[in-house]
Amino acid sequence: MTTVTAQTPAGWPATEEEARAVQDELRARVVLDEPGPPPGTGRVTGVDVAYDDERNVVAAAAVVLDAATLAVVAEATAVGRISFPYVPGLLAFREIPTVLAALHALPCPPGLVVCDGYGLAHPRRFGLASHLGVLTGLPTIGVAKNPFTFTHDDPDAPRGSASPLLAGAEEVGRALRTRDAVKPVFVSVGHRVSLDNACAHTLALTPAYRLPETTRRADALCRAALRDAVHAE
DNA sequence: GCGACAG
DNA sequence: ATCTTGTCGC
Repeated sequence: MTTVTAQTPAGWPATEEEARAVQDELRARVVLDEPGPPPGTGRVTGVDVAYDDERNVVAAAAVVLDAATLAVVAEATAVGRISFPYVPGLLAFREIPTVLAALHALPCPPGLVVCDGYGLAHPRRFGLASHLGVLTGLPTIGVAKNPFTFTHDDPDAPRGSASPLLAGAEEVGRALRTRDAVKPVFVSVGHRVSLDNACAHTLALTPAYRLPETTRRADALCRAALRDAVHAE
């Protein structure tokens, strides 16, 4: 497994104002008219990030799974310094530098990338998953654990049930039940994937737990990488 | 103006 | 995100 050091890119936004301007600039590049790869084929990659704000250390992980078997095909991690504070709506600026480094360290193409958070379901319709998609050109989706600022009706109890995630009257994503009678996850399109297909992928990635195997694997790996990095410091 | 707010 | 023990249930 590869571990690399992540650098904050030159010109990375330093203020909320600059970051919002970047989002307004880049969101025009999101591609929404492609269905994306068929679920259960090729590869699916989970990315996640863990932080030690106290020590200013961040670790990201990218875990590539075979979409048909959900077996781990490849893994990579990246460690760096925190490049942006957490600000609702600006999560991408905190997570992306380290995530990009981990993705670049992979020995194979990632296929579809599954992010922890949102894509189009975002105040300016340009969340983490869309941002990462635009920067990499890869198909991306976002699977979040809570509804952020959006509203939704509770989906029916059976796994697979869904209800629209709404910003006013606009459907920006879906509340999707991945386990019978368990709190749903919140799926949104990132880049180059349809919402229906994003939900189908999410269901294919949740044979046993509420959260996709991609995020579970990436979460465990970035936490371990953070522990190692803090331990070595 | 105040509160809420992905991770 | 992260801080944190035991505990109820399959």
